[in-house]
Amino acid sequence: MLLADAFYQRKDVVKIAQDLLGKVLCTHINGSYTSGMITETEAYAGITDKASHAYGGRRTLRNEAMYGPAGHAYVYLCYGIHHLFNVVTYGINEPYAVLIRAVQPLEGIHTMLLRRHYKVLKPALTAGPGAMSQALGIHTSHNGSSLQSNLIWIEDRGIKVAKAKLVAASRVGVAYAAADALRPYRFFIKDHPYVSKAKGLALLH
DNA sequence: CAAACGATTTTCT
DNA sequence: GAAAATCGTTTGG
Repeated sequence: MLLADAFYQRKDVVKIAQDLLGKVLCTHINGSYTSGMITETEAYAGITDKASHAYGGRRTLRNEAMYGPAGHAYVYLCYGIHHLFNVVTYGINEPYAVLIRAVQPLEGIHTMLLRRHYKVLKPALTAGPGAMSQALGIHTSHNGSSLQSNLIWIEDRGIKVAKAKLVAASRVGVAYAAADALRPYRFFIKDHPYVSKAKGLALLH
């Protein structure tokens, strides 16, 4: 079933990041349907989180979507090449978000292979935030899009991730964030092949 | 207006 | 393992 707005409107973004593991991210873009089970996420916790684009209440044209309603997409370009997809949570003027970092391909695999110029299926197809977005067809033009739309949405298909399989670690690529870089805000499914190779201290489980 | 820099990935050595 | 690719956003002058 489609995840309702209430799922995204909760205040605890860390909990939402954990809950998103095992959910299914679906897109219907340029006439092609693709989907994948979420295997890796990162939480970005509001204006006090130094690693967040909204740290200190910074509000710009780029991150405006983070200040919008929960259950919408925040997509931005990183390193001039990669389109990174986030889910906005909590409430209006509360810039909380969850970065989706990896999925396991489920449907539309042929389309994903074409988009990524791959010939055979391997984990690198969708393991990593930039790679995942490219495979699913997500683009910065989808910034601000509602997740209740028929363009990008997230379903609960009853997949349960066992507690023992849930790993917390530090976030990736946010060394500039000082102490906040060490917070255990990255979550992924233990031993799952479709998880980014990014290094990050495993902090708890 | 100019300059630096990234919530990354790929390729080359 | 190291470095390049690549460009919009942000920041400083």
